Amino acid sequence: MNSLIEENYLKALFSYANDQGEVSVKDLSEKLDIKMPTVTSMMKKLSTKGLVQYTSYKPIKLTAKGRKAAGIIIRKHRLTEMYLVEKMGFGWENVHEIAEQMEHVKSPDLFDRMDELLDHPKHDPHGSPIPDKNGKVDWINYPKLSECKVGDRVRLAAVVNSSADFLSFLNKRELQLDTEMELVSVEPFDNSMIVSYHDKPNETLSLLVSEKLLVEVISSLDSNQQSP
Amino acid sequence: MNSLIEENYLKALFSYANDQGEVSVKDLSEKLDIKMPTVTSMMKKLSTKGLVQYTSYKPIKLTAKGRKAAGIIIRKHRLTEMYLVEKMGFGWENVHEIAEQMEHVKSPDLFDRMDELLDHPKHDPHGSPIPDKNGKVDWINYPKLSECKVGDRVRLAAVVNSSADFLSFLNKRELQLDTEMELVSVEPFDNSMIVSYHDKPNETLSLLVSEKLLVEVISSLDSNQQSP
DNA sequence: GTATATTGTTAGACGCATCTAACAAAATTA
DNA sequence: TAATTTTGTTAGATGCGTCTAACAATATAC
Ligand SMILES: [Mn+2]
Ligand SMILES: [Mn+2]
Ligand SMILES: [Mn+2]
Ligand SMILES: [Mn+2]
Repeated sequence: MNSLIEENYLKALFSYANDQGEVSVKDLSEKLDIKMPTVTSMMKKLSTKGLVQYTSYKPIKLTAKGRKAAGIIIRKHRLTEMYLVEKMGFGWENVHEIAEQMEHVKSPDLFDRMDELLDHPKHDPHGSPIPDKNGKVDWINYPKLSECKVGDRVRLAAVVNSSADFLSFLNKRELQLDTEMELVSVEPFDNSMIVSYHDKPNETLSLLVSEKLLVEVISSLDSNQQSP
Repeated sequence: MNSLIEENYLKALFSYANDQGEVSVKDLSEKLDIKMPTVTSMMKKLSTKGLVQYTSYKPIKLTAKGRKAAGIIIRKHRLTEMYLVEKMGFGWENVHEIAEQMEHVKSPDLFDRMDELLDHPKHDPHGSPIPDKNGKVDWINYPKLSECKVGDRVRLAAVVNSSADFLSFLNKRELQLDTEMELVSVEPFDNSMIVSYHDKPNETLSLLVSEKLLVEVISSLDSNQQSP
């Protein structure tokens, strides 16, 4: 139906959409590392296929049909990642590149089977939600660790970067999904954070790291207070 | 390295090579359903890449490098088929199409892991040998059932066709790999065969079927005799 | 050994996805 | 508001893998 290349555009449109579901030609161009004129012409093509809502000089939006197609690709990606980790023994840092390729495999059966063998997982190994068979994903908007306050007790819910480098960095510090941490202090100079978890009483995380960790706040010091 | 399209040519060159390892432009063209001029130009391209030995008007041969590349693709295909059957519960009639796509996935790790989890299988679900990591395959030249003689006791070693239709046909008759059969008689009119196996004393197989079944002969009536 | 059939190559075109160069619209700044 | 910067489009070219039409070499038949 859609070519591998079209699928990659759809996925990007889905992933980089703002709150209005829109993406600019420039953003798409940069994320995909494809020049703007190429993006423009692909948008025209996807528009004639009814996957995208395109008007010259206006930001781009997926149609319902396009959103569904994109969601299904992302479903395949995330199911694959989960399958590789849970059933084949891969580390979470080594599955993204494989899933990038497998997400284009045309075989509903294969992914349905993964889903079944995994007992219908809700999240992938990086905490990202797995869309349902209709491409629908219900999104929980976790805050970043960097937005938390001293004294907060949090659970690592997801990471917003799946690069092997970043995940290996977390591995070295024994930071995994569901690890519970307490925010000990924030260094005002560079906004680096000191957190404690497991048997580690004070691990330092730079802002670059804490921005990439999405957390669920379990408890907070100023529970019932507004800022003064 | 090699594009998906190049990989499909390599695989075809490997699979349809005659005893001298050669394939004609015409054969390749027919098997791949690609017109001859296109094949010619791809052969020139693969030749400059050192994968194929090409001289105008001569049959085509893979180089050692090309043979290795092809063998590795076929290894990935067959490991995938075996993995889908053994670890994911697919029937042997439903794995070929998926493997056709997965064989192009670039990730030695994925296939090494399949190999390990499967405990280094020698054959795929259709009885075809799995090449080693260098693309080398040691080929056992089983006879076709159609070449056997009345009274022969044989084991089904492999099928030479992986179409869902053909394999479903065998499923219906409870004919599986390793099933032991005895050749009861051959109908001279159409060369159809009557065989017995399991609790089935006389199942009829047309020539079209018996030609697609490769067998290991376990015992023969005229064991130590030449034809008169 | 010539005629005919088969197989293979050359030439030129096309669709797809990409690019660069040039231009145009929209947004920002002054 | 006018000038400048940023963003987006149009036009035309390129490489890849494909095709058809025409021609050429090889194999087969007579
Ligand atoms: Mn991923
Ligand atoms: Mn992920
Ligand atoms: Mn197969
Ligand atoms: Mn097979």
